[in-house]
Amino acid sequence: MVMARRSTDDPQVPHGSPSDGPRHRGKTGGGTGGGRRRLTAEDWAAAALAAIGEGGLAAVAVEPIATRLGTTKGSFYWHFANRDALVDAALERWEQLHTEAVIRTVEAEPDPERRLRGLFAHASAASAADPLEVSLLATAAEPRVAAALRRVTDRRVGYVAGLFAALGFPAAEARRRGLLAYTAYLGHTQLGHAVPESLPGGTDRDRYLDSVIDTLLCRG
Amino acid sequence: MVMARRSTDDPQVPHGSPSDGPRHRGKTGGGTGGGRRRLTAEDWAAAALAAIGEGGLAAVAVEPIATRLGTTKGSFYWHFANRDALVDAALERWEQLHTEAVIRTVEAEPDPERRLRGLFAHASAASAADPLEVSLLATAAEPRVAAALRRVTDRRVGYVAGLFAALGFPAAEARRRGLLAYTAYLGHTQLGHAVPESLPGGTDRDRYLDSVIDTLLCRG
DNA sequence: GTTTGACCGTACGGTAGCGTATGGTCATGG
DNA sequence: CCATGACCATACGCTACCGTACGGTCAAAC
Repeated sequence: MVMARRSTDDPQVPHGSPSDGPRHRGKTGGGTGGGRRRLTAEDWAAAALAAIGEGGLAAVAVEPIATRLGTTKGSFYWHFANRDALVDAALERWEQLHTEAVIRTVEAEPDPERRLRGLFAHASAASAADPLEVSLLATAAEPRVAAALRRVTDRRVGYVAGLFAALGFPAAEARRRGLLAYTAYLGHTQLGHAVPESLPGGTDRDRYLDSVIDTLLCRG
Repeated sequence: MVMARRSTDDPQVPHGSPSDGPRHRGKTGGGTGGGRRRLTAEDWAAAALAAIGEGGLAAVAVEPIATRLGTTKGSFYWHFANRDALVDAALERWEQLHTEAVIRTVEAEPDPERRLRGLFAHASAASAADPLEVSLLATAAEPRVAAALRRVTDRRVGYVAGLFAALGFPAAEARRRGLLAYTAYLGHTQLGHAVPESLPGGTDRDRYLDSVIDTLLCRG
């Protein structure tokens, strides 16, 4: 009948700010940099997100992640009530880092067509290195994953459709092209991760991306 | 030191033909139709493929599948050496059923543009019902899955690029558009499975597909 | 300098799945 | 009518992981 001493339900953060003071140990301090510091819930969430990228949602396993963090389950069950709470934290982290942050960056560019090209370039480069989204798409059966996917998809498709609208397409057509662009991005990510040699590499890569955008902007 | 009595390495089929005579039990026969018949390796492979669709590669677990087939592990380890052999069989089955068979069907249509539209319509409908490909894409880390994906991708992209070439596009441009079309298909599959409400439904669906093909065929 | 509380280590029991061993059943062939 | 072999059931040991219980440690508060 003993519950976890701190659950993630109360949204306040343990210390003052994220990635706070180290609270390092006395004698074991001074390692090579990844040394023995006390962990925060955010450290666990980041590690869980990395694990999703490498092995899918099934890789969010407490004991292996604890090993990778150089700690034990005792730490985990202090910060989280159970494995599900860790999954929730990882998903929330993903929503913030991989959608809002990217849109903020792209918004710095004033010209809509350059925003679109910049977004494609960024997305193409980022997705090639990180199989995270592929893993998440594959776990849409999990309700919490599905909810996060729905929010992220709405936000992204809406943003891209807005770009096409800003480029002069009527609303319905802008929505269609935005959806086509986003599905092409998703498929591109899949291929880049599963069969990278099927995608144009080297100098062909930029030419291919330009050609895709030209096709998507083509008025016929 | 005892190995499996029949491994899948010898490619011959137990009985004369696939889905052969029932060899039903004596007293327990006469069930409702899914009754107690002896199983073949193909039955196991089909069940494993269904399991991949529902729960990813991790769902290819001997005991749960045995339960679903109404049998036990004892049957499985008669037909297969181990779990890996079952995965191989399922992948081989997927390659045959979800690529070659579809292309054969589409090839019946003489006009290339109608072939393209028919292929899109078929793929869009089939993928909405079956999350199988999503699961497979997410497991590209497994070498055997990656190999199957490479073969299937090459075949499909090559076929679609051939359609664009037949429609008059020069080879390099046909390849680019074929790749774009295939990535759009993959992304469409993802969305249809993860966030179905983000895709046009009802009567908008056909309009959307037409619009996508128009965009892909647009000469600009 | 003791106390407190945040944080971690470790031992334990439970479950799911893999693979093995071995015996049971039934149809066919002699 | 028994022997053979294809096919299945069951019990077993092994490993990985979940979640719990509880004791240990260290820094700050007093």
